[in-house]
Amino acid sequence: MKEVAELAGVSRSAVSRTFTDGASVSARTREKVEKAAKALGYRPSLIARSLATNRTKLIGLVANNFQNPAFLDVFDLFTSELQKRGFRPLLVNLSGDTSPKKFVELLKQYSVDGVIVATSTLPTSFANAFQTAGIPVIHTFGKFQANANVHVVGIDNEFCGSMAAQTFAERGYKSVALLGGPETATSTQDRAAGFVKTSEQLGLRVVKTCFAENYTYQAGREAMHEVMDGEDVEAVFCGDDLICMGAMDAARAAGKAIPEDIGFLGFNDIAMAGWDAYALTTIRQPIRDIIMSSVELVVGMVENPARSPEIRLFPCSVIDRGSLRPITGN
Amino acid sequence: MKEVAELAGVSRSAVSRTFTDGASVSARTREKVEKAAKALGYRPSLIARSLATNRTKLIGLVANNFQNPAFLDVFDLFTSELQKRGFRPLLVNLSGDTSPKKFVELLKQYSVDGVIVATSTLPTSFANAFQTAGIPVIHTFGKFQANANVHVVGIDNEFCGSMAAQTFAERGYKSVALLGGPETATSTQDRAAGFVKTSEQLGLRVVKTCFAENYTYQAGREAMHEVMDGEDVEAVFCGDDLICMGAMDAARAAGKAIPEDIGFLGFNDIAMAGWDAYALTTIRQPIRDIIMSSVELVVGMVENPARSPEIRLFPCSVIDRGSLRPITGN
DNA sequence: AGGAAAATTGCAACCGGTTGCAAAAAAATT
DNA sequence: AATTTTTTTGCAACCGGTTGCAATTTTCCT
Repeated sequence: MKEVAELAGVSRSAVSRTFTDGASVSARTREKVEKAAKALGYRPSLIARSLATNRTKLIGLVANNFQNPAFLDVFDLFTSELQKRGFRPLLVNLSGDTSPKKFVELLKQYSVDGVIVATSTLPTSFANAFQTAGIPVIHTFGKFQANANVHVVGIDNEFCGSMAAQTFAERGYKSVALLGGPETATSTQDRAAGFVKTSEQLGLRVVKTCFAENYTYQAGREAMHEVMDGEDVEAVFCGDDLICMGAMDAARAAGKAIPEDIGFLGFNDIAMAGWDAYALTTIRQPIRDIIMSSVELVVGMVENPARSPEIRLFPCSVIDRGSLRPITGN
Repeated sequence: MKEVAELAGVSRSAVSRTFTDGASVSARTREKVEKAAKALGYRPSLIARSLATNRTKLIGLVANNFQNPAFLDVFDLFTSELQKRGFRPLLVNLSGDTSPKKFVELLKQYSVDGVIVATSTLPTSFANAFQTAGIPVIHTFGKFQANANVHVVGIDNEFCGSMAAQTFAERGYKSVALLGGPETATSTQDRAAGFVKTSEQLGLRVVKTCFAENYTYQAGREAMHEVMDGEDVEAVFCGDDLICMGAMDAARAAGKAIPEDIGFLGFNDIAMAGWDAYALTTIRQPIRDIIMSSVELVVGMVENPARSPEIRLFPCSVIDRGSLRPITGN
């Protein structure tokens, strides 16, 4: 930097200012500095800038579900959106270890400007910990609460559960089952609640309620055995497409035809749901919107940390493929 | 830091030294400092440290294939392995824009300690650009060359192509086709070369050679129409599982049974290859080994940048499921 | 042209650590 | 006990930028 300043015949401040937007520099000075900078191949060091400004342009993404294809979209969008805005993503892989303390410390040491906690399988206290530590945080896919003290971007899981019941009712199903994701996830609980409640209202019998151990094909497959073990069910609402596909294969392996003998309704609408071999009817969660909104929000918070906690919910919709029978005329 | 020093009754150097391992501090001083630090909730700022040491403990991961499930493993392992070693991952999403200049600048500004370029769809010059810029770089999934001047970790694509031909020959296939990934990818070219060469040697006829536009189900599906358009083929070697699954569904839609009417051999062994609906026989690329090795190598380079370029290749193996007919006695 | 207002510039302090060097203290040796 | 060797410690400079403030220059008015 000093060299650039000398070559351009100006002070270091001038150099700094040409590379800081919004700073006051005359056109002539800027030109001189830019020429000198180019000649010397100079770029300001973001590290040094961070130290001085106390801003790093780094946003942490905390996730614990690295094996679900749904997260491909998350990673893709998160990185490209941040990039577009001049920020950078710092990934934190939470698999296994979920004590907030350690990670709060970590992200604090790296002085990230903000954090997106993208998970529905962790207690809300996890995201809150960042808040308490003074780090702007968005809880994406999180549980929203009226007395929120943290930004939440996601969907109304309870309503989605209702939607599933509604979908079943429209197609004339009478006895149905729930095959949720991990039971401890708030999203699972909320969806289950909505599903059961609305099923009752619509006169559906929820014959069975099971939960897969995690969001995997294998877990879905195994849990499906439990569903099939007992009274017959006409349709199953799954907590995740991956789980659903495992369940479908378990059903097929048991000789059942889809949707003739048993129907399936998934959740998320991952790419594979559209594949011929599954043609899964599923509730689509607008992941793109959710991530874009989260990024926008976290960047907004960096600029104005005092912004009061906001809840942003996006609508889900049923994507009709072939794993449920068609809507009955009634 | 100053406060901690005062509270502990020592100099700032002493504080710095207690938090730098390998530094010379007496047990008494360390204790005093640690007590004071705890009382004040102090942690050294990594930013400031980076500025002083010129080391950031940040490793860049440059990728351009965020939609392939194979990359879930990459992200998972990359982040968790780095984490384990006290480094942090900085993701760079290359989708679309592939001019090296910009990204070299970017990573230089962030002063990453090293970069892993994980892609086979970019020219080797891309990875080299980092090298020239003085940034330690590993080209993962890259093309290896005898006169390498950059570290490469991956597989022997040409040999894998041969392996595919071998696999077809063992099962008595006579006329086969190649349905590769994007034609410009070095991995595609190498696999094609190996496949064609060994096919000839073994007396197989390569009836058709096509390339999918990108690594997606849809592209595979479309490209398969081209393969089926013309002389009959008994088996298809696909450049990627995703492409292969699309191709399989196109074949099924055309009324062909797998493996009775047509056989498929995939590449990568992604999770979905094991799903009942596809039961794909595929060549497994040991992604875990490749990533772990890349991480180890890049961290090694940070410690000793002069390390001379190394090529690390891992063996692939055929995972036999149900999309090819069984090995003939012969 | 002269003066006021606005824009630009440089100075110097600061962000929060690290580290070479020399002095001081502790340990080892004779 | 005196001397030498080793270990610990603090000083002060440095990493590479930013920024409040006052001085200077430019622009605008009358």
